[in-house]
Amino acid sequence: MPAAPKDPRPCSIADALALVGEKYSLLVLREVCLGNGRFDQLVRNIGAPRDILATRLRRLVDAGILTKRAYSERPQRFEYRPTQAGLELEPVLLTLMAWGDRHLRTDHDRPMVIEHICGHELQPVVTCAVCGERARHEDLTPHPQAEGWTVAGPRA
Amino acid sequence: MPAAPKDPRPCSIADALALVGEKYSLLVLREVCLGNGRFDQLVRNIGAPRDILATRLRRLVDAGILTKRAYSERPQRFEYRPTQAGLELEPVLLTLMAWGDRHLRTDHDRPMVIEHICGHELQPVVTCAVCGERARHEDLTPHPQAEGWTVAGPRA
DNA sequence: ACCAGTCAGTAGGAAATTCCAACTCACCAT
DNA sequence: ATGGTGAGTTGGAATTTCCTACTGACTGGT
Repeated sequence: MPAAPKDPRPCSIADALALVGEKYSLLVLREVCLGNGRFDQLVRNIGAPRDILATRLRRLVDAGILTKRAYSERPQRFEYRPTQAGLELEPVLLTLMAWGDRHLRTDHDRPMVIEHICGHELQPVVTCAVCGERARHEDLTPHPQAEGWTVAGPRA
Repeated sequence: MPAAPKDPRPCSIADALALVGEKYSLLVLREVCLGNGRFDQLVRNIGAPRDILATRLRRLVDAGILTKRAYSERPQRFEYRPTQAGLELEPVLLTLMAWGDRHLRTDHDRPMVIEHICGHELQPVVTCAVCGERARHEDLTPHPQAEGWTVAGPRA
């Protein structure tokens, strides 16, 4: 990283992506959220090159998104697990999965279905925690707090 | 892309990321959702190299996530806008932003606050569309539908 | 003791991407 | 005629990825 004359506006989306937006990182999170946290499992399930995966894992651990735990001393063996911060990225994965299911598959065979505790298949939607209503594009008004932002009106 | 002996499991998250997971793509979406869809605006606001941005835009248009519209013939000038599919990625951005706000800023100055139509600041949470309850990790049970999946129990 | 196998990586070099500054082309304004 | 803007393209240097093979620590079988 040769200095950063970049990223002209402060943005939590950009900051988040700087951490977890690299190739494979979110797939690592998918796996660890499913409980598949061992190195070779990750290699197999994600299909990432081993060296790249090793780099990603280091970064995610450093960022406090994953922890590395030994599940066996003696043959030293490790397992990566999500921290609280890592678990809180699960909603991103759920939303992304729902989008992929809707837009990337014409047929109706989703590769994975998630059951909610309510007994039904989970259909993830993003809502406002205050009022409980869905967060529709047309119901949102962005208010930039920092310098460097210009926001054109929505203009349907 | 030299063939794909990769991606050992079918997954809508992986598929979605193959489309919008490349560097800058989601930031492009952030901008077009805000109404800032012109090339030089995108360059400035995102801080992406112009050639890379041009490549990303082509891909996103091809994928049906963006459209390219002329807002002026005669000096031919274009504007990129989200399609319906593109707009439906906004929840991903909202969720990611909320995560970044929570975990990447110790101070409490969010670079941008979004107001919901209910009158309060939007606090995006992912809920189950069926029962309306939050989708907590411990309330979810994954059911793989396709080959190639092994899911270890959650093991808190 | 010996051989095979697993896990968690590291090493080295080829291949693909990204980054950057400069350039084009079309048009408008002075 | 000169300068400026918008929307890119071009060429080469710098950075990342990808791939195959290798190591090292250990276990399990015979």
